[in-house]
Amino acid sequence: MSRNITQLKRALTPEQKSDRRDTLLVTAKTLFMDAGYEGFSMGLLSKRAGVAKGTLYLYFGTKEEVLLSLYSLELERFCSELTAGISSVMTDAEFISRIYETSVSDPLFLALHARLGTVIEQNISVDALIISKRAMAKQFHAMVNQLSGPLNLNSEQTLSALSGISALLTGSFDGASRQAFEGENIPEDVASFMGHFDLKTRFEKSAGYILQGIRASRC
Amino acid sequence: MSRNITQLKRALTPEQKSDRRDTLLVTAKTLFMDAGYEGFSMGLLSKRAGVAKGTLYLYFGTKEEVLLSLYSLELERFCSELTAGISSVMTDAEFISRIYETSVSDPLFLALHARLGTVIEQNISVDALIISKRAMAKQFHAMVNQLSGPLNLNSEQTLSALSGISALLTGSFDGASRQAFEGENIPEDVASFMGHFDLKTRFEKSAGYILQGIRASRC
DNA sequence: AAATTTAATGACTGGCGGTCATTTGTCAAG
DNA sequence: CTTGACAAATGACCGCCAGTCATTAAATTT
Repeated sequence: MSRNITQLKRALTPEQKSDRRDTLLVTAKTLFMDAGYEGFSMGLLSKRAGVAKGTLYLYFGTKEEVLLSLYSLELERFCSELTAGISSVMTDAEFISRIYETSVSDPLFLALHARLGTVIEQNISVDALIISKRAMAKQFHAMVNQLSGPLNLNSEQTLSALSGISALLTGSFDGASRQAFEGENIPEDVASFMGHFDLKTRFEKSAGYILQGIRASRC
Repeated sequence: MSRNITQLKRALTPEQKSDRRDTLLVTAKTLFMDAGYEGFSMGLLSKRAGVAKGTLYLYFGTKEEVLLSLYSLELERFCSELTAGISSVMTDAEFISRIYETSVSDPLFLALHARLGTVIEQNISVDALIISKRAMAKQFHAMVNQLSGPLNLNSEQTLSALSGISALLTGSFDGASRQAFEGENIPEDVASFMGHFDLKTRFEKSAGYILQGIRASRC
């Protein structure tokens, strides 16, 4: 008879394997929080999870597949947090502020989102990519369904808005991701220039214009 | 007396060192074109340039400093190509199309631009970062000066537009950078979803809204 | 010609992602 | 209860990487 995974030293059934994969992802998240993207390694993950390095590769094809799976979870979290308890109507400003707050409320989300295409997906098998894209599509459609009403836009417009805003998030985070130097003395001219690349203001400003533009093209 | 660098086996004067650094960057560009971002390594660069690996580190602090220097050159190229021969007035659509064409006309630009903050600048000394940011500021101000007239926007508006558009470029490129699988058979639903993340359409659409929004906030 | 300076070298290190022959936990058959 | 089959788990191992530094030698100065 099949016992609980925690009592076994091996995962045998598909359910047990799935459970083990999930717990590996939970550990991976704690590692990512402590070490950041650059400090995340399979060696550290295997130590922290208490398994051999080879074991990780039974559950994930590459390191990036771990991170992509982490991103899928983050996107789910983002989607449900974004759509939880929204009222039936919503101003653009409310919506954008909500997107921003939901994005930054878990530090993993933007760190992964901003590296999705250029880094993470560069080392992913086609099969894993298809699974991931399908999961993303599901989340996007869920958001479209839940948001198009409150935003008073049709589905196509809502998807277009989300697409633009998603790109903007990536770009705004990228510009702000080399955080400025605790205590380092930055010359005034450089500091002033870098001030134009603050995540929140840069994102919210352009996001507002995008929504406004989509709204104007309604007719 | 100081001779030409090509006749010497060593760079002694500051000018000779600067020349050698420049030729290393030229070689680095050819390597990047052949190998791409992921395939770019200091070992390959040293081989192709005909110098020892240690020599590279006399001219660049890290691999990312090579790439950041490459990006600076690309940004210069972008800036001058973007502003070369523009007429005194310009529609938003013309401007945006010009930005797009100038971006894609050299394959290095977007590949580096989209990884600038999240990857490249993560392994750069503060000193090198300050130099780079100052160079970027110079290019941005040059673009603002040359474009605000033709766009009929004030300086602040133009800078704001460039900032938003820059973020949008990063995000749009990221979403399209896992190019789709020569010959791989992608399921219809996934292919259709990924169709929403085409670089050109995604960029131009939102960029248009941003300009439009900035124009509307003129008064 | 000798001494000085310092650019250039490349063997070396530690750590990485990823592999695979071997070990061993688990279950089912006799 | 024993035996055999299966496959999950292991960790030593591989090749590659970024980056270092004691040593070498090219150029200039004395």
